[in-house]
Amino acid sequence: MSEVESFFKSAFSVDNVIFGFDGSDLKVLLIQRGAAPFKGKWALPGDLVYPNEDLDTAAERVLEQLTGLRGVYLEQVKAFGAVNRHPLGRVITIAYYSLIKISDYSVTPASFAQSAKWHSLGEVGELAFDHNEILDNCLKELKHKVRMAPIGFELLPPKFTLTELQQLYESILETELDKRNFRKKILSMNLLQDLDEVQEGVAHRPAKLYRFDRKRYVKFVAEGFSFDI
Amino acid sequence: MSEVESFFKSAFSVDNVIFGFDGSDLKVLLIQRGAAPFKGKWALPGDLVYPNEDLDTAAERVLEQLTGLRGVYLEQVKAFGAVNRHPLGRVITIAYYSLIKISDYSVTPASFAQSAKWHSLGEVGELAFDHNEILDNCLKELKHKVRMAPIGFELLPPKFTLTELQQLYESILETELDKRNFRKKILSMNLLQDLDEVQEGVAHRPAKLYRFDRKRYVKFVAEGFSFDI
DNA sequence: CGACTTATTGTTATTTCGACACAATGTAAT
DNA sequence: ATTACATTGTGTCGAAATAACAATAAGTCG
Repeated sequence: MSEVESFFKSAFSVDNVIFGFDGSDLKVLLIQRGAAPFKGKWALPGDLVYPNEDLDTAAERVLEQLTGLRGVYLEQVKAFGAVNRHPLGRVITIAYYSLIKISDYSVTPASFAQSAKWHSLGEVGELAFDHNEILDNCLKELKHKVRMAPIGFELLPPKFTLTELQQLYESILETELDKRNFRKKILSMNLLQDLDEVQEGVAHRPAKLYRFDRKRYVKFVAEGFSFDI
Repeated sequence: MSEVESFFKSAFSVDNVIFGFDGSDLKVLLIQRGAAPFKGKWALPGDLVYPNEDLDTAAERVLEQLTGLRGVYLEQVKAFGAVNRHPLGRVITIAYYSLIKISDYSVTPASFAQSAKWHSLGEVGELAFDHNEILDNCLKELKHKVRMAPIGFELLPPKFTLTELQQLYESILETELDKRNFRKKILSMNLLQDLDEVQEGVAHRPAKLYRFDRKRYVKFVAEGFSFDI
């Protein structure tokens, strides 16, 4: 049995759906595979898990190698383990998704030879392996989670306007929201800190800037408050 | 490298949290381990995944070998992959939970030497491996899911009373519900079929029996209805 | 200064939610 | 037959959340 055959007899990997938001579209970061199988195809960034590495650690490593970012929001979704999902052998993969600020992402990661590119969700074609299925599952999970926990802020810069926040939610949920009702609801949660600053360089009335108050959120949760949009 | 060492170099398993309901308590089916490691300790039923076996299939197999049941509700929760979670080597496990009717469960499964026993959730002590953590995660997922989808019926016999249904929800959610409000809400969904039968053999006014109408539920979902308690 | 663009704000009708108590229907015992 | 007992089954009302809806304010640009 060759080295490769032996390794692939039973292996596990992590795959990471990295979401970003460019102000109007929800995007996902994909890499173009440089080697077989599926050479040339777009795929989710992922890697085999090292023998002495926790699953979560492996997911963080993949993310950091590709984006240079550490400490960002990252969550496991589920495992995919169909027998024939990997053409070279039995590999189950654990899917994660993470939320990053596109502005923090450096375009030229040194450690990956593959080209990486942001794709709008509508423009994602056929991916390698079962990655379309993984992406669908992660997106579904994101849609759900973003309504139950204040994770949307992970996709925005530290200072943002209410309109930007609303556009983010509209992109993720793929629905239109009423402006007045949205603002009422968000502001009534008392999770946003009014920075007494306004946008600059816009050709119209500048909007006020807010910041998500994480400390206050933690305190509210301890008191029984639950986020719900 | 011995056979065992080689196998455990990298393996994956499934573990199954099997929930049941005895009319007043939510229970979980545990086995007592007959071999090292953790010999004698209570544990979740689980097994290594065969090389040519899908994850879901493996979970179904574990469930059937222990209970004799097929085609019951079963759902993956997540993977657990801490490096040292298994003392003999690197084994990640995929956790599932399933819902069965205790009355369908045959007490003496042939294929498992270990003794299996229903445990009330309050009486679960320290389990083998990281199984307490897995159980906690599955229970949390069940609590969440049972409010979003009509899966509670999987734990009840085909014919049940509204009081039984309410007690089930109270057990799972660990909270008391108002009788009138609960009945109003459940009945307004039009998912229960009034069987025009009543309980027999009870020493008081017998309650009407209902059945969950799965076909109607599927139809309603197609029309945009969403279950919510 | 006028045209333009986006930000900001409040009211009302409708629906949902939560609290709450008593009469009806059966069995069991005398 | 009557009574005690246990559990089922039902309606209202106030509070709170939700959804629909449009006009004015604050900037920039030419």
